[in-house]
Amino acid sequence: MMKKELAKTYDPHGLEDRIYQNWEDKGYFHAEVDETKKPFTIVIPPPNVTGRLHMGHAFDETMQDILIRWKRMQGYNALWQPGCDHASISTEVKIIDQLKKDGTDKKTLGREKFLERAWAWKEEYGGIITQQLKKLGSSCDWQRERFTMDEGCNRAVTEVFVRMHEKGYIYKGSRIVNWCPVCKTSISDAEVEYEEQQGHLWHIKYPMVNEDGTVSDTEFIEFATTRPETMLGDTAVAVNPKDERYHKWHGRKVLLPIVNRELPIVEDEYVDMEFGTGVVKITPAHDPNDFEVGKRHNLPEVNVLNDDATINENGGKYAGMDRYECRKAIVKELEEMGLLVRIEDYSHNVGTHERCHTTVEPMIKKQWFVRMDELIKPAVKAVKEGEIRLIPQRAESAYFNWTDNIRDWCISRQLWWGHRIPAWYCDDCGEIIVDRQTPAKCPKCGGTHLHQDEDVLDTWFSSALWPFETLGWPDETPELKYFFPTDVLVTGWDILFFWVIRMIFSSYEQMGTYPFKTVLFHGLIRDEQGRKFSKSLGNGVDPLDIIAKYGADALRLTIVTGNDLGGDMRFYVDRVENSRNFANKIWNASRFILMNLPEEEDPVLLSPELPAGLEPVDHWILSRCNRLVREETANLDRFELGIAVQKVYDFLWDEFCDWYIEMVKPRLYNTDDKTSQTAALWTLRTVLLTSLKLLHPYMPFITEEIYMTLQDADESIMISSWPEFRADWDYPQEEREIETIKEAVRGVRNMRTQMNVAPSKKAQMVIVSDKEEVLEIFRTGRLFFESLAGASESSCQQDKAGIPDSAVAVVLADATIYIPLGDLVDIAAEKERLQKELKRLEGELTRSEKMLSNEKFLSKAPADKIEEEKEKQQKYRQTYEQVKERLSTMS
RNA sequence: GGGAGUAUAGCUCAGCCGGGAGAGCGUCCGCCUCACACGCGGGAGGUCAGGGGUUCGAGCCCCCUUGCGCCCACCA
Repeated sequence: MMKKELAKTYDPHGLEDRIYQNWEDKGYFHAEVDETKKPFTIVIPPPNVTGRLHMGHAFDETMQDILIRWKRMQGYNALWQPGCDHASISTEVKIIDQLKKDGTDKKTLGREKFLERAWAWKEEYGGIITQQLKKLGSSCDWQRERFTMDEGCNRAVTEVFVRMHEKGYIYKGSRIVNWCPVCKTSISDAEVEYEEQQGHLWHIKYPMVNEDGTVSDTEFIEFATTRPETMLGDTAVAVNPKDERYHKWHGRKVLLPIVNRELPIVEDEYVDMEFGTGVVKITPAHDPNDFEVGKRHNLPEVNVLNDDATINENGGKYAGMDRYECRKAIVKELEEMGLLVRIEDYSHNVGTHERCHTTVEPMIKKQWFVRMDELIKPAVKAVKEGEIRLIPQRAESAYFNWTDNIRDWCISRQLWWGHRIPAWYCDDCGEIIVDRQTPAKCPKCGGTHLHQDEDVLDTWFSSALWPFETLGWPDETPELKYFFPTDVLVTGWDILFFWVIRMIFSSYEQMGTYPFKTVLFHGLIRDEQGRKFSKSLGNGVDPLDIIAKYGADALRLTIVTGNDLGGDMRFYVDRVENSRNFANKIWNASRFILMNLPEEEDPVLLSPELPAGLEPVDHWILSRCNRLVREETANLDRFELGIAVQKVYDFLWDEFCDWYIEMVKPRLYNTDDKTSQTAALWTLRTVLLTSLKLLHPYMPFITEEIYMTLQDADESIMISSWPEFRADWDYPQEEREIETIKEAVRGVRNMRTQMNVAPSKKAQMVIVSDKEEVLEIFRTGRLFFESLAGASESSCQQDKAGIPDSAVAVVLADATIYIPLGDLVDIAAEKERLQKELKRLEGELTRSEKMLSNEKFLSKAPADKIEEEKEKQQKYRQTYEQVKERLSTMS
């Protein structure tokens, strides 16, 4: 093998792009249907086509890439299906902004020109986010990249719409919807965000109408409202049928002031008798509850608002006025009429549009809806019966809360950018035709004057089809058959209702099966103070800046480390620096190994077989590494990415670098024993390669670079095989032995610091133990023990013969290391040190004795626990006795 | 109003099945030891929010209280 060199510090610049390009060129990301392999599929939550990568994406994509790389290495035919979303409303809003800057608007431009503009915009900004995803290292199959408005997806959307319409799941109806007066479109319930707002509660009274039709000036019905301007659309007042206070007025009417409309008093259970006066004014056209009440009592619906939330012609003299100005004016007029009782400060939740935060206006509109009652049933069943697993499991309560209270989904939007609804209206007879193609004539009357519905579909209507439309549906492609259903969906909590649930029922309805087996939710990335990243706070961190400065590996490691399932994560640069330092650490460990490889190629080093000359310390690290393989895989199986990577991190830094490398140095430098040297090198190389593989899903670039350099072969780590637990690498005995030496080294180091011995000062050490096997461990590990403990030389003996009183003693359970440090030893300090140790051991012994003399513990605790405790106690006792003895000999 | 969380070192967070409190950063001490100062070695620092209970034994299980955000909800 060729001896190569690495730079002194790891520099990700340039290297990452080069490696990524190579992966792409080799086609490693591409997955073809292959019946001999098992598929593993993830579909990307499609980012907005004109969007830019933010931390949320980085979190999301990193988790997916880890899973996909891991499964690919495990031998699965791994497909990570990429693509983008047209993001109907948010893209349209951006284009409208741009038009505004150009001094024009949607209306002036017209639909056709507007769409041209939108597509141009998409072309201009469309590639950016995918380029950015590549910077992160995402191993998506770019050859299969899709777009929610590409030809295939358009067909899928039309097909689903037509089928669901045929089945009666999609209908057009006049119902109360959430209306955004700024975006001038209807929105779904999921798009309404409730915000706490300070407002007022206006207590108002309407006069009763007397039996003879005159208006009473003594009898009034009083109630409270947060929205006085809606009184223009009042068509009743309601009381609870059980409310005896109002029985006397049964059958009477009240007069709606200003408008002078006579309103019936209706009785409805919906009214809460406890609240206020127990009377509610009913405005069926502008309140969802009132709408229901209106339906139950056949009340007229009087719409008083225009689409921009100004008052319409039904508002009489208020027509044309803004809704809030009208509110003021009406309150003023009521006050002048003496009908305003009082004004109370009131804080309440107001529905706003999650895009623009405008207060939404409930309005009755003719819209397209998806009937949810039947569709939602299989989606509920899937999660209840565990066919779809939500991780973490607590997501289920949110899931069921939504499904239990689901209402029909309003899918039409008064926008232009999106999938236009495949419905046509016959101008001659009014027939509605829903079809896959533009109909030539009306099937009912034969008329040819048809016009298509102006509206487009909710963005989420097409995203709901994403897992199968991207694989070719509605065509029965081999890909669809092979890769669907997908395996894991990784996404944030925020789109559980928007997207996850809708994919589940859409897939079940169209495909007869669920779209994925597991949904892995993650939290939000927050700033160092725990705040959300937001434009208005200006606290956003651009993942690309982080990548430019520290490399994608460091960013990825930071994002995934120390994050519990589904939890939020705080992001700060110190953590990235730590990740970068870790990258540099393994870089240098690899550099060290490379430096020590022989000039000439040695087949023993490259062989997978265990070489001759392995020592217990080699067995120890192999065994530790082997254990890591098992734990790592087990944690990935549970999707505990944070825990899994932490284990590799700890292993590599602590056990491999800080212990093993230091332990084998003397053997590497001793050219006399070639066999031992080669065995050490073999172990170094093998363990490093194995752990690099375990690390690769998290830090793909650096692991690839080192792997390639170390292998001197053209085989990428990303297509290498995932390590498996091997029985022949299991050495529990050696693990214990090396632990003994580590304990000894730690003890000596500790003592040296406490005694203030200069690090460079070497000392003679005598290991005393009455156990021959213990001495043997130290004899075998003599070289590295001496090196790590700072011994000039060491010797082993069974008794204390020849050891001076002035020696310092490091007392272990079954051995004592004596260090005659000559005049450096301060006897008083040594005594004090040992007495402290004695006190600690006394404490441990008391605890242990208490436990072991407890009859209930002995009868109830599991046998291995008791055994373990007994061993511990014995160890404490031994150490205790020896420390005591040592103290007594120090006159 | 309902639901599900969370509270552990100065900071950010781990802690699987109940059995001797952990990491990173920060801090203190000593080291530029021929892979790495983006480093090495050693240390200090915690009533595991508070109270009660179950248990031989509780950071972990049960109940109550308090703090903090989160999701859902039509109380006019």
